[in-house]
Amino acid sequence: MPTINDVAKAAGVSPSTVSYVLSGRRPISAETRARVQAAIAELGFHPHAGARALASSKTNVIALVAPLRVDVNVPVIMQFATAVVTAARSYNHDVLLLTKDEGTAGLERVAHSTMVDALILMDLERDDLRIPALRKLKQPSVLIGLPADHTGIACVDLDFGAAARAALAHLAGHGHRRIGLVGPSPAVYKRQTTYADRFLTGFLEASVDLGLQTVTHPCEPGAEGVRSCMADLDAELSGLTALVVHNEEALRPLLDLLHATGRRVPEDVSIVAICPRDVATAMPVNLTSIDIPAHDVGTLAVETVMRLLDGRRVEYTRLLEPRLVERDSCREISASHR
Amino acid sequence: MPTINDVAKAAGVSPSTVSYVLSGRRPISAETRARVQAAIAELGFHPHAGARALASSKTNVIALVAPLRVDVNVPVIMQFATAVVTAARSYNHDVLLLTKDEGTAGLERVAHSTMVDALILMDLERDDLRIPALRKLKQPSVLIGLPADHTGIACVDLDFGAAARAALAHLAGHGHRRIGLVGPSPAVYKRQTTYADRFLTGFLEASVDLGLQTVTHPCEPGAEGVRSCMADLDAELSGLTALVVHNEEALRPLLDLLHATGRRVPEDVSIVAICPRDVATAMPVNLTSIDIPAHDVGTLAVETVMRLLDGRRVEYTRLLEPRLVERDSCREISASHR
DNA sequence: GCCCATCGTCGAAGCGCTTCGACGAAATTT
DNA sequence: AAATTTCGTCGAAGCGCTTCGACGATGGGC
Repeated sequence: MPTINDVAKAAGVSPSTVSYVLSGRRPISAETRARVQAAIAELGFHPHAGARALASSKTNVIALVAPLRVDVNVPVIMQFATAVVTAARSYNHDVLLLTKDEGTAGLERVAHSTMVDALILMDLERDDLRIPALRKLKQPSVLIGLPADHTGIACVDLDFGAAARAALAHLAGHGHRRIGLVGPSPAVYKRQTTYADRFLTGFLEASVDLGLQTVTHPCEPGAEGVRSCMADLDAELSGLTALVVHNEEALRPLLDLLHATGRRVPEDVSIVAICPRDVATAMPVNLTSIDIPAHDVGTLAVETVMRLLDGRRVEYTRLLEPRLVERDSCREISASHR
Repeated sequence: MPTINDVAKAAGVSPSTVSYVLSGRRPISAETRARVQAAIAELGFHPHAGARALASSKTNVIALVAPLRVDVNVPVIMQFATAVVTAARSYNHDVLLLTKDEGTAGLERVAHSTMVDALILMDLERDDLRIPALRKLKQPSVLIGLPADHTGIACVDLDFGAAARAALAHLAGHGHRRIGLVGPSPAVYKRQTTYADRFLTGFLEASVDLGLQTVTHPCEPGAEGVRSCMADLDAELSGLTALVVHNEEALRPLLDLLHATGRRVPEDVSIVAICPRDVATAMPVNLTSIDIPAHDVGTLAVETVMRLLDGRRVEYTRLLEPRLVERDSCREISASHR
């Protein structure tokens, strides 16, 4: 492995000059630069990351703390991770992958030992124990999610409250008045994963504002969970004409169930789903949906990290506006049902 | 951030002594050790990763190159990643996440700049361009998969050939003689992802050995893909009594299709699936399946890396034996069908 | 009782890079 | 024409750690 000294010798300059060619922090004449770059290319020189980190106190690595349990939302999480890695690379950074189950210790380890310049965390809970730990680090962090006390920490997420309101507004605009919410699994609520709460709150507020009759229920995974969720919804409010489904995994069994029980979508029941676009379009009925913009959120998180590292100002809470895409699962309610 | 010098002063010893306490590479008296450890704890000292890497030429980081495209097998990939990260942590290593689409450049970057001690690659293609690049690196690497020319590189994977044989043997043992293979999507074959080939080869060999009549077909994603795949299989070989499904995504639509066309599982058609356990058990019929042991494979990959780093011997090709778990989707063929 | 190995510790060198101050030369200002 | 600034480069210090050789103090073997 050639070092910067080897390059310097080959180019007939001092090591510091090579460094300045690399970093561009001081003016270097065009010919010197050319000679240095030629030497770099010829020797195949790559600066030693550790040495660089030691000398500059910058690692060009960011930590991504992801919930790597094999959980409900695996594909969505993957989309976030992909977006983060891709965006980080576009800023010449790499990504160190941490699991959530190391808890607070993982963060502290990588931060204190200066392995990373910044952290991005996913899957935040309402009173996430990692938040106070984060505040003590010298590295900045960005959250994908919106825990209770996030003052002073940058947060990025879809505006799930607005998403719920948009879903209801869309259905109300089609004349629906009796609407059920198929929520995430009880486990998600129990963990107080913040998006579930925010969605539910927005849903309840909007149903009051719009004068709707609504019922909400979490939904256990699997066909059986869907069956009992639907049973509960129907029991609590008869004559449902529309469903909002905030549970990716439930979509498929739900459509199966509706089909099996002779309720046609959208003729008898309209549906708005909150899920990634590709899930919405992979169903037997193309679902009108509000996308979970994992790519945008992940990219934005990285951009925010970079601003923070540059010492630029950031908006501490960025909630992305939901976009509802109309497909084939909603229909103007027929007069008979009004 | 306290340094090793601060610790040394606080404990009244030299920095090298602190280092030896940390590494255990030289004997240190119990009392000195205790004093040093107390100082470390009190100051909250964490060795600077860059400095350490520079001095020791070890980073305690391994690269994981994962196909982060949002692909068919997302949950499986996630399981691999989880296993790798967890196992790496148990050896006190961290994981740097690279995407496959950086191609060969990503590997070279992290290797040449000494960011990682070793690499683990997933989703290998038959003539993967990264293999020759890997050979030039000073860091060892372990592949999850089995490309064509892997001499001198450690490979770990499920023995897909044996899995195919096991599936057919199981069905043959139940009296089935006319069996179809629902394969991965054509895209997977086109990429020459090695497990698809190995499975297919094993399947064809076993069907000869067992004297079976078989047909095979790739299967496009979605209900439509499944429909046309089944149509092709039925057209090419009438009287199919069993299916081997090596396509996780197809399982659900396939069961729907069979149900819709009045072919009962397992009464009319038996099924063996190759998929993660939780997928097999999440279907309307609990499927007899051969597990994709992502956890074991990931863990083994990390163990192999560690052996390599220690300079210990490794087996260069480790193909895990498939385990077929009987559930409810296979049945002894009825006399009328024989 | 002497020699040699082992134990426990220290000091110093060095890993490969960045960055600061310095300095001659060239360009600009006065 | 002198004074000042800017440009382009160099040398050296230092980032925080590991590791090697050295060295006094013990302890065993004979």
